[in-house]
Amino acid sequence: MGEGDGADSAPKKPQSDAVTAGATTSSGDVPAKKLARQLDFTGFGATTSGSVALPEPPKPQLQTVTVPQSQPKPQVVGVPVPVPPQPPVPSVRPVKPDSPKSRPRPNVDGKDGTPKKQKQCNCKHSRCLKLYCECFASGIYCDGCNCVNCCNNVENEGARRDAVEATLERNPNAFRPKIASSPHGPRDSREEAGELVVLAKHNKGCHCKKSGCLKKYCECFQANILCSENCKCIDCKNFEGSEERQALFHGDHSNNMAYLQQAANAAITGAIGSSGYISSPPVSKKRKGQELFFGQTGKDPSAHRIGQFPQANHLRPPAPSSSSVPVARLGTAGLGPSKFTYRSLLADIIQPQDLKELCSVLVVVAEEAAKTLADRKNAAEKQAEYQTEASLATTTEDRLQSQKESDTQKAVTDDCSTANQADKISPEDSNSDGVDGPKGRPMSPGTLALMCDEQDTMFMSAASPNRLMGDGCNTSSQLPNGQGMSEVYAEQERIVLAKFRGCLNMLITRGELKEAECSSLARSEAAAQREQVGNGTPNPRTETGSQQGPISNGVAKTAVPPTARTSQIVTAAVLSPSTVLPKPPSVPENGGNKPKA
DNA sequence: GAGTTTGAAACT
DNA sequence: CAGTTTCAAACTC
Repeated sequence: MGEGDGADSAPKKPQSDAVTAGATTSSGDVPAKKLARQLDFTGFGATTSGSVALPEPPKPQLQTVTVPQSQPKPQVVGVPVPVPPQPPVPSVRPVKPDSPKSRPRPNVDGKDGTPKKQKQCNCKHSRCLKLYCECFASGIYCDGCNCVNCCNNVENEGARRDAVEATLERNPNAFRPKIASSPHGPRDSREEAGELVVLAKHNKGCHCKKSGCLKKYCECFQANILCSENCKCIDCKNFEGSEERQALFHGDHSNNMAYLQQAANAAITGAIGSSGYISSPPVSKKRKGQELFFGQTGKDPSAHRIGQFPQANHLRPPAPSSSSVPVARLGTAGLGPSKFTYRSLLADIIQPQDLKELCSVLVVVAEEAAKTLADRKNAAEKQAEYQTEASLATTTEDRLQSQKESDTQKAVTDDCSTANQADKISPEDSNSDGVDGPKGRPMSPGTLALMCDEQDTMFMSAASPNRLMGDGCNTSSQLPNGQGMSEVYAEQERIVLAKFRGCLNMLITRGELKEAECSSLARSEAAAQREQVGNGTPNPRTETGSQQGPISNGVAKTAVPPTARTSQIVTAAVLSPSTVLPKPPSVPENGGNKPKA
């Protein structure tokens, strides 16, 4: 590798020139795609081809600095728009946010924690016009870098443009984020340090051979994501359940880079558990990939760490993501690298039936509120009218009644939109058919919406296509004059929301508790594990499930209770927000979602 | 800080 | 498309 390079001189560097030159050449006919191609990284993973994304020249105003979320990790949808010598954008880089490459060092640089400026490349031969250059790859101009002969700047816009085109020609997605993020993507550096980021996936996948995908050489690892079926790495250890990986992340050492690195090295060389690593010394060195074919399962202790197969092999387990993956790690085959999902701490706490129950409770509350208020109001009106004309009083009442009814319908209509918030509980759309509430009873839109949800939940399975457009939200009904009830609705909503809030608070509390439990458990387990390793104790992992870490998806398996309890919680919460949390039962649990071996 | 290793990008 | 070379970052000493 580094040999002939002579990294120094510029003997051969046809390429750099090629870039420009080539570009020129190609540009000869570039008419079509002028440089004006816009980068539309927006779609993030989704849109892959379509418009070619091309780092547009520095249009100052153009930079799409994405969402200044406070999160350190730019979730961007960046745009390789060459941002002119840009002042380091605080936390969000305009581009290729996820490019593993660009990410890590840039700003945060854990080293001293000092927020660092963007990032500075050190290119010498590429003139910063190739993807080798992080700046270029990120779509930004070099600014304050240590590069030599840099052309990635305003002064050389022309060359740069050509280079961009050339690059795009080779790979239209060159400037797109490499990591397909997900809603659960990385969120903050802390999580990054730990492990959590799991859902994201490298679009192209890595091709690591020696790093075990546990070093920053690996784009996946660098991006803090697990290797996926897109990867073609060999001897991958960056998958869920990987002890090596866990060793890297867990433990109080999470913050200690040195420790992490050490752990990584150990893992790579086989020092850390894992199958038969021990047997074959540094097997590595030689292993040219082929050696590791899994022959496996076998018992051949001498078999070289088969632990991991080339990704290609673990091409995913048919098994759905993670969940019950029993981790017999040997079979990564069955496990697949990654593909597991992050589970919310509340995952086990909230059950479908709980939602149902919650909805029911809220509906009841709403009904009662409505009834009370309505009665009150009616009474008042009646009284007023009574004095004037007794006979009319009755009519009024009827009228009111019918009014309510019509309002009810209307409610369903206009509220669905607003009431969507209520959906939060159940992501599904609200309503199912026939939802309209009990006739004759005044119900606020919110209530109706709740009921819709309830039904949804209850009859989810029976869902019919109609549902989506179903009457529920549909604008089919009209509202004559809903005036009368508006106050009632308001009051009703207020009450319901208050109750609901109480419930949410309860859940939050629960979540926090669980989190605490999980983390402490994870910590202790990690410590124990470490200790074991340190003692030279036989590898825990040697076999099958035993190794199952206490953690799965970041959720430790504890004696948490989930299930059933929730109902009580929910109900209690709704009924009396101030209620104390029921004590978590010590139910067996499936919390970690990983079966215990 | 120099030298080595690594894997992506570029090239053939 | 596979193999090789080039490159710059990551890593080690």
